[in-house]
Amino acid sequence: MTKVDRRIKRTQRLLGDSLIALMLEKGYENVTIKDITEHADVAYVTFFRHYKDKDELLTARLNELITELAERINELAQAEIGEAAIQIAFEHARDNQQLYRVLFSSPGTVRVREELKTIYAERLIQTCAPRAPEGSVIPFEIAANHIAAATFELIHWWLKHDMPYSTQKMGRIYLELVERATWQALQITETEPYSES
Amino acid sequence: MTKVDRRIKRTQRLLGDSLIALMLEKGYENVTIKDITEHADVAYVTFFRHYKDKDELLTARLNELITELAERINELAQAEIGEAAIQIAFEHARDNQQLYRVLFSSPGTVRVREELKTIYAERLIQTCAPRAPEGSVIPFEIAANHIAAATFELIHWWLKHDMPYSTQKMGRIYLELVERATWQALQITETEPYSES
DNA sequence: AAATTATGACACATCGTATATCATAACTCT
DNA sequence: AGAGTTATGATATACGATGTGTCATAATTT
Repeated sequence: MTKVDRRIKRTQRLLGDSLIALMLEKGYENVTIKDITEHADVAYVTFFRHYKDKDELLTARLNELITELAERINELAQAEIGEAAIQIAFEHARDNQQLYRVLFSSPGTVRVREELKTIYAERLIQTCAPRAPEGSVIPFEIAANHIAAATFELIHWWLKHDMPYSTQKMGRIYLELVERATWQALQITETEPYSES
Repeated sequence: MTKVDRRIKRTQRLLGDSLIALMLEKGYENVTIKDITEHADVAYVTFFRHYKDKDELLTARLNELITELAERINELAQAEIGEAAIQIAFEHARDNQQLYRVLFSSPGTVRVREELKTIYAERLIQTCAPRAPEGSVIPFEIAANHIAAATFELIHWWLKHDMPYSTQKMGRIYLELVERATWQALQITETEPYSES
């Protein structure tokens, strides 16, 4: 294990912090490398000595946050899925509002979001699939993906509309619209008759 | 109703077709305006006489695609084939597979996707909101957004996994997981007791 | 046939990305 | 503490993409 040069750590930290700060300020796409290096008070050329492009810096800088979020998701999936857990998620989104906003709205972060969604869905499959009913019309993989996507979407909608409802209310909505609705849909088997409401 | 100049229609068609062709070839982000105009055999400046940027062209072209989809649904509905509208959507996705894939996976198309989702949600609000029950726990705006997002997500999942189920099966899944599930969740009112499954 | 207008060709400005070189300062290692 | 190593800053430069302006010409409309 080779020791990392102090200057390298310093530069990379400055660049990473600057990207985050500028993203919150003007959005990922609108941040230029020149912006980053100026904000970090580092020579323009230095950027390319560390990263190939903006995406590489974002990924590197976001890795720790992804881990934190993954842990949070892990908690949520492992916990007996209930009101408390999902409310914590909304609270977390509210507390890290700006960052969540950027992550949801910046095109450049799509890959990261997809990754998170997949991780969430896979955890759901591992923890909940055994309890799912046999012979459902809906493959559990689809249901898990649906839940993961719908959850993110709900948080996204909430932030996009400036949090018009309380975290309690959103937790309730999540329970009914996403969790309970999906679970009930899973109960439907091939042989079960389909009747209109 | 003013008549549209033939040259305008010709140019816009050429530009739109070129963008689609190049997207499928190298991905949306990697297509330059110069690429488009060269492929269309049109002067570079002409692009800006019609569109502000790439996004605007893509949106315009996708609107045509949606119109086409809507027409197909109308035709088949009139022909009384008894095929659910959603199934036609899955068939449309299958037939225009490459385009849908690019649309779903290219980071650059996020804004356009968001726009499409909003349009879909708003349409749902206009057409279905009057029939929604009073005093639901779930605001109809959220339900509409949920349906729109979940529908896109379902198609996305299906294409991403190389269409492992038939369009009939996917239509059924959509009906249960998205439409029926959401509608039933909307029935829940504040006063209604909440019981665990 | 005349008026209108979309287009092509060319020039040009601006901006962001990316690389090369070299002196200097900061750091590591012994 | 000193010698060797290496990251950085400054500068120059090339390149590609976006975007605007002008004017003659060709296509279209009325």
